[in-house]
This record gives sequence, structure tokens and C-alpha cells, in this order.
Amino acid sequence: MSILTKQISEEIINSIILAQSDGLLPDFDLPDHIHLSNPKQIEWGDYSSAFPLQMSKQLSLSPISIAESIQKKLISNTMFENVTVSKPGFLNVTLSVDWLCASVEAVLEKGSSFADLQEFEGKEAQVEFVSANPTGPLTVGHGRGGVIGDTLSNLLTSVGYKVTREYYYNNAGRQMQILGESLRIRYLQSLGRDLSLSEHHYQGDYLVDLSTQLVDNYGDSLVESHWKEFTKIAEENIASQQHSTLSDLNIVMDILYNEQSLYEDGSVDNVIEILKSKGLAYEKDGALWFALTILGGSEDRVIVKSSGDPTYRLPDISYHCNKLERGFDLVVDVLGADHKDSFPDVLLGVQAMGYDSTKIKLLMHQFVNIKGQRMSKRSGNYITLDNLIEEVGADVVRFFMLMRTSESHLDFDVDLAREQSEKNPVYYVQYAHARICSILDRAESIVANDSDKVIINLTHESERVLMRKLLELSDTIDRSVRELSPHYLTNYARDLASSFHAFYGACKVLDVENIQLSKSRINLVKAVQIGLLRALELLGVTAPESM
RNA sequence: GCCCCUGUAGCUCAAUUGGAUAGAGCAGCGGACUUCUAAUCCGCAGGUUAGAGGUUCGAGUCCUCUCGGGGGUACCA
Repeated sequence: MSILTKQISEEIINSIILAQSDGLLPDFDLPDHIHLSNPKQIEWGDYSSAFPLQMSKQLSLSPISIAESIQKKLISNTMFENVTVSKPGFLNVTLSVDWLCASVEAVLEKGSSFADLQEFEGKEAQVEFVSANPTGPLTVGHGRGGVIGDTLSNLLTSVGYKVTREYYYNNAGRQMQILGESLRIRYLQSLGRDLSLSEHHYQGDYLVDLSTQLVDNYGDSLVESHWKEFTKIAEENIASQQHSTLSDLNIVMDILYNEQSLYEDGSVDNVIEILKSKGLAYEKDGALWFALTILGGSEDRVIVKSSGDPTYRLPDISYHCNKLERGFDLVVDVLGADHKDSFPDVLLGVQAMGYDSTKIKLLMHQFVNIKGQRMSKRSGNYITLDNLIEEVGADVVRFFMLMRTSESHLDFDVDLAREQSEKNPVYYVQYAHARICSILDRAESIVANDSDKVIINLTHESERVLMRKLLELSDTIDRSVRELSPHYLTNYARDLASSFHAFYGACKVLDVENIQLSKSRINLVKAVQIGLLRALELLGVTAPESM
């Protein structure tokens, strides 16, 4: 099944061609797509296009006359019940009930993949997300990135990509030493030694918890151990906790990419050599600088400090080259706003290394602000992702994280999220599914074991809207992928649920007085269930059968 | 100082990338369950889209300036 608006667009273009061959319209270069929007007034139909307005100047014709010429050819199309032209020069189409019914029948035939697209069949994509340092528990910000990345991965899969979910495991550099030292000090404190952390050490309670575990398991046998031993223990422990947190959110990574390996296999040195040989790296003040200004960047940056340690930009460049070397057609970095500045530098580095950096896309998200009574910050501690999941549940976390566009700040209202009531949009959507299940259970007793998929004559306005909304899932998936904006899916799920609830209120599905109509409505409800389940599946939210 | 994001109803946000009379939810008010789940539905009210200019048939959306909020601006990641 193809995208709904694309089908309409093709019909309009065909009508333009017909109008041209009849001399109703002059010849002009046809666009490959007619842009359609959902008009605000019911009398303007299901979709409308401003195409006649846009072409008016070029063709030296009035918008109305262009629209009327297209209308003359489009009106006989059985896909449409009505084609109208309105004031400044809009072309409006109303889908025919027969066409809608037949399309919904096709949903039943195709099942849950009905809205999937084959556009990127055979292509491979990599989505890198979360990529937290193994130095502490995941934050709610990581949670946002995680949910965005995972849902985007689902979406990319639904348009044909083979997707690799990847977590860049940042376990090299000085921060790991600090982690080891911090744990060592906590451990010695647990044994009663009078020591304290410095300002730069990791202050969180999680290292205290870990150190008491160490005392329980090893007693004082680790007293003489080097910080490196403690780093190893802390890293393993924290990483496994991070992944257990992610798995609570239904997120499973395919690959944990180890930063350390970039040093071990010489990739990082290779980047230095190539940049040097191209005259893009130079020594100054004992450090090695990347000459970004030559490549159009805003300013040169240090890639190897005078201490001999690389800055994060260097392994980042190396890592992104490695991604492209693995042959991905699309690489998406899901990053928090704090990383935004370095992204262009990495792209320039990748380009300088001779790779096609246009395959790498950025999906940046802003931070999460936690609002609510019981989640107020305790002294010295911040709210972890674990706390949040425990407080409101995984479904709610996933849904709320995807309610806003990723580039806007997200106010996470914990009081609202915790509320199991009509105020909570997650339950609104899930309740629609539970209602559907309930209807379908009862349907068995009225129309026993009926396997035919016929849908006819669903003419009520709420039925029309519901059918159209269901068929728009393909548009939503397409747009979410095109714009790397998974939040459209959340809006879609709410809209579809809303259309269903309105239909439920207006139309009795199970009506013993009218078996034929009941059969069609039951089939419609089955199709809506398929669509709603699919949307929730892509969002990673469960669909309870009763509530 | 400079760069990026952002400012829309009392609150939280949409608005299909420049289209028609700016839409939802919550909060407020009024209706609808002896009838498929009332975690629902229907209706009312709520706006100078921060402000001022500009671009054009047409601006919440684009350009300039001013004012608020956030982030960055490291030889941290």
C-alpha cells in the first residue's frame, strides 16, 4: 500500500496531464509531488492543495481557472466523492466512501505491516543513541535520547532499513581514572578510613552503595589495589546497571561500540596521520590542532592536548569514519543539545578523511525538565532514569518523552504522568485499544466466527474520519522518517484514538437489528485495532486488552 | 561578546515546512451511562502567535531589529 497523500497527488498530476492534452492548461514542468494539507473546514473536504495559487504567476492564469481545469478531469475519478474549488484558488478533494471502505478492507488483508513502506528496502542504517559514559546512572536526559533513538530505529525498520542500534561506550580517557579513584576512596571510607573526595571526583551515592558491596564481598583485600582495578569494577557495574535501565524501557542495543578499541587498532593514529599529511593538523603550544577554518569551520580545535591525551573530537572523528566504513547508507546520531557544537566539526573531520559525511544526520534533542511534587531533588542527588521509571512506569516514560518535538525543551510533569486518569494521554490511547478488545470479544456472540472482510456503506461522518485517519499512518511514518521526528507518531496515536472514541460515541457497532452494518463496523474496528497496535508497537508502548 | 534552540489560550503543547476563520489536552462552565468499558463523548468560553518593521496574492512559519527563557562558546565528554 502506498502513502495516502502520494496516491492523491498522483491522481492530481494525472489530471493535470489530461487537462494539458485537452488544451485546458498550458504545458509546464510537472512537479513530482503535489503538496496536500488537511483543511480546517469540513466543507473543504479531506485534503486540499494550494497548487493552483502557486502556479498562477508562472502560467499567467487565475488560480481559480487553474483549479477548475484540474477539477474537470479529477471529478470523474472514483477515488473521490467530490472535488471542489474554493475562494482564492484551492483545490479540495473528498475521498469516496467506497474507496475508503475498500482501502480499510485492504488493511485487514495486509495486517500490521499495512502502513510500512518499501522505500529503503535493502539499505542499512545505524542509529547511535544514549552513549553515556560508564561513570554513573542514566539521567532522564539519557532516557529521552534512548526513547527517541529506539523509536526512530523502529520507524526506519518500517520503511525498509536494516537497522543497527548502537551505544558508543566511552571508556577511555581521564574520566575513567577519576571514576576509579572515586570508587577507591569510597571503598576506603567504607572500611573506616578517614579520606574524602575531591571536588572533581564523582560524588553520587551509587559509588557508596557499590563500595559497601565490595566490602561485603572482598573485605579489606582490595586496600592495596590500584585505581585501575577500581575503574574496572565500577565500569562493569555501572554499565550493567545502565543496560538494565534501558531494558526496563524496552530498549536493547545491538552493538556496544568500545571507544578503547579505536586506540587499540590504530584508527585514531591513522586519523592524525592523514590530517597531518593533508596539512589539516598542526602543532601549537605543545598541542595538536585540527585546522577546521581551512575546511570552513568556525575555529581551529585541539585534538591532542599538550599532555599527549586526545580530546573527544579525535576519537569521535575516528568512530564516525568507522561507521561509514561499515557500509551504512544512513547514520543517525541522537545527541543531547550539549553536544550540538561539536557535531559540525566531526562531519568536517569525516569529510577530510575522504568519506561522504552527508550520510550522517543529527537528531538533536533538548533537555528534560522534571516537574512535580514527589520528584523534587534531594540534596546532592539528581533524579535518575530509574527513579522516573519506578515512579510512573515504562509506558508513560516512553510516551511522554515522545510527546514533544525533540528540539524543544520537555517539561515532564510527573504528577500528571503518575495520574491514572483521563488527564493522562497514555491511558487515553490505551483505553481506545481496551475498548476495541471488549467490542471484538462481544462481537463473537453476535456475528459468530465471521471471517469475511467486507466493509460497505460506512457513511457516518465519524466513520469517514476514522477510516481516513487510519489510512494516514503511512503518511505519518513517512514524515517521521523524512524529518527524523518520531514525535509525530505520538500525535498520530492520540488522533487515531480520538477518532475512535468519537466514532464509538456516535455509532453503535454491535447492533442485532442491523447485522449487515454491524459486520462492516466490526471489520472497521478490527482494522483500527491493527493500526493502533502498530502505532503503539512503533512507540514501544504496550496495548492492554482491558483496563 | 559571539553561535544555536526557543517564545502561540490561565497551564502544557500542535499547526503536514509559505496557505483559507491559528487547533488539541488540562484547568473552568453546561450537558450525556437501566443501552458495545464514562480512563469516554457532545457543547460553551478562552488569542494583537513576546514586540516593531520588512518580503508577497497570502506570514505563527522567511529577513532585520528589540525584549524574555534555555544551551553552547575548553588543551571536559
